[in-house]
Amino acid sequence: MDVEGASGESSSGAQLEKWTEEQDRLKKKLIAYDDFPWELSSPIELPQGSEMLKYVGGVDMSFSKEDSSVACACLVVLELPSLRVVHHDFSLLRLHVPYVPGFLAFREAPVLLQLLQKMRDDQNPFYPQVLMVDGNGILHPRGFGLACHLGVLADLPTIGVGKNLHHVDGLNQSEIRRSLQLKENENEQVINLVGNSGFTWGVGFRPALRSLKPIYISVGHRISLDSAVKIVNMTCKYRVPEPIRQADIRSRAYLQKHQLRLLKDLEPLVMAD
DNA sequence: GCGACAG
DNA sequence: ATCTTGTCGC
Repeated sequence: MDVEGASGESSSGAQLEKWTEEQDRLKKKLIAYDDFPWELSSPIELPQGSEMLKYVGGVDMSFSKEDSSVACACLVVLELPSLRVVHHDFSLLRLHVPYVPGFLAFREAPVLLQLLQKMRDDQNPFYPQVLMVDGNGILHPRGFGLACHLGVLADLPTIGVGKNLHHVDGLNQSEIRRSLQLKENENEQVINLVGNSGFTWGVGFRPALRSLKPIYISVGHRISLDSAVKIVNMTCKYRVPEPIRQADIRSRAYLQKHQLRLLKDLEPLVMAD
């Protein structure tokens, strides 16, 4: 599957090289520690000029089964601690960039950035203080997954949430599951993802006693792994944290509501809500 | 060389 | 990502 399509097999290699360079360039701007003005949990007295974490965003995309190039991107914002959705927005579009493992950002980041930018341009009061992304952060072959990519470009704290493990540095899905099973008795729900190199890429996380299958949390941008896990914990009603789950549900519903019309009129992919 | 490979 | 109903369990 060629990335550029017409130039034969060599072009895809050249494109991947470009993409890799771009990732390495952006990675220099990555901040992997807490770098935000708000407080995670309420202190005895809120320091002056400080605020609480209240608005958590989530992004996800769904795809048409008839035409896999037709996609719906969704951005939601939830209010803490109620977990009520206070904002949602969609973008229906055709994608021309293929999915290549390790390069998801080049397919999904542009439209997601657009949705964020629109909120910022509108000075929307619900602009998220932190964003959960349906894809990994530094848990990535070059330590720069979609969550990092979005975070750096939007200059926004982000958390990577994967529903499947990207096998990196010897990390193994079944080993992780077994480790979590062992710790289940201890009511332990988090396990560090330590690779062969000794580096901690993220954590495997299983909400309370809910499901056997973990999710994989990693640092996106301007946040520490500890804080990322705390925030995921605060927003987990089910296996997938609510911001991402809501973006998933709503993007799928929006797509189904509009795909009949999409298949009829091949032209207008831009429409008002 | 072969398999694995976020969404 | 998507194809897919009922069903077992709390």
